[in-house]
Amino acid sequence: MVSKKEEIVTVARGLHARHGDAGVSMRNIAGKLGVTPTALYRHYRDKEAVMAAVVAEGFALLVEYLTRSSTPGVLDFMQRFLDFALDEPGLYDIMFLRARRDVRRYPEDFAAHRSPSFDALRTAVEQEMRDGKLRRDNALETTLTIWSHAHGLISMFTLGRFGADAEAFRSIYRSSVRRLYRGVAVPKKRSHR
Amino acid sequence: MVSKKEEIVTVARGLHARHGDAGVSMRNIAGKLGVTPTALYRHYRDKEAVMAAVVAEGFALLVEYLTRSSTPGVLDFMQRFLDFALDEPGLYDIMFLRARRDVRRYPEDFAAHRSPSFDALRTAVEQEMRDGKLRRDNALETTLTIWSHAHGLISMFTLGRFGADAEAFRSIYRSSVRRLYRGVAVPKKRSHR
DNA sequence: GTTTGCATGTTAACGCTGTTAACGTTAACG
DNA sequence: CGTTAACGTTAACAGCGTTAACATGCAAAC
Repeated sequence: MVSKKEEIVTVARGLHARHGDAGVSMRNIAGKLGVTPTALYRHYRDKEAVMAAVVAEGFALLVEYLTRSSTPGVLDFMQRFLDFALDEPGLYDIMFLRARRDVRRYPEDFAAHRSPSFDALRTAVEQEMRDGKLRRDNALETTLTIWSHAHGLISMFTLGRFGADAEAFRSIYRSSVRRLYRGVAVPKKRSHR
Repeated sequence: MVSKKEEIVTVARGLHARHGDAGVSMRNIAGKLGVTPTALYRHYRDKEAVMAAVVAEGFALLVEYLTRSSTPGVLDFMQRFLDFALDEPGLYDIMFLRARRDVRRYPEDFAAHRSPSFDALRTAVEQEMRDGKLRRDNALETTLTIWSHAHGLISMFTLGRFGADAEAFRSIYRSSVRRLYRGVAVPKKRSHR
């Protein structure tokens, strides 16, 4: 037996999954639940509170995606992150493309490990720095750079800037990540060592 | 003497500049013009058409920003792009953070030089590849990588993920761009040459 | 066993949104 | 002088989030 609150976010998630867009209203949710819109306000303060609950579920799912890898390398995480975005465009939209009142802020919240998803990537980054795969650098900032690049591409895709061909986009994404790895500049001669 | 159509987009831009957000309605625009909302429909098919006109003005302004540099290097363009985003968060929002019906699509439209702003950056990229500053690589894709990274960061900022301190963000942005330049991976030994 | 109280719902309404249909006014032109 | 186009109006509809006031049923308390 699930609580009413959970039922509401489940329905809200479902509606979002469909027409990804903002086309999910209190009246929609209530309708699907066979209830009048105002009943929802017994359980959530306002619409944004419902969305916050959906976002929380979204992040839980994202973490599940990210930790699904047996080999949790950074490149693997990038792949899983893309999988999540393509599987759940509606969720991605409200999680990363809309202003909310409870967003985690860089750097405080991320430095303090208040974002499990960011932390998963960051841990992998730190590991690969130790392993000599990634340059030794500020791990927090490096994670941000990697995440931003991925988010930039993905958000452009979900806004329709790459057409609808997800496979084509996957390939663009992969090669762009590789480019970030290697850098766009011509490497300077290494002085010594 | 400006046309009614121009007056409308000017007012719409102004409203957007204020509370950046979606808080610009047909009724707002009409009110500022001293006219009833329905009058706007003489000049534009619907709200999205008004927005499209605002977006067009936005891109013109962006190109102006980008070409304001005396030394149109890639790093310079990144700087100007950030300036534009910080000066015009409302414009940035509707230009890059919302789905529209007339978006340029990658790669077709960009390969065909239908985006003056993208092209400005791309030209700089090509130049720096010739100058031996950037790696010789696919210029279109490289430009996309660079743009995506910048857009990812900026969109996070405009959605409040970095607090409100623009100066702090500027510094994060700059160092992240540098990281993209140099690459995050440990460079492989160059085989010869 | 009645009563109290809480959880949960409803109806009616307010003010906001984009948008339409139908109707009016004004100026220009042949 | 009559026609036409440009421009604007009023009234209305359907949708939105949200509030206030009112109902109901069930569980615990006296």
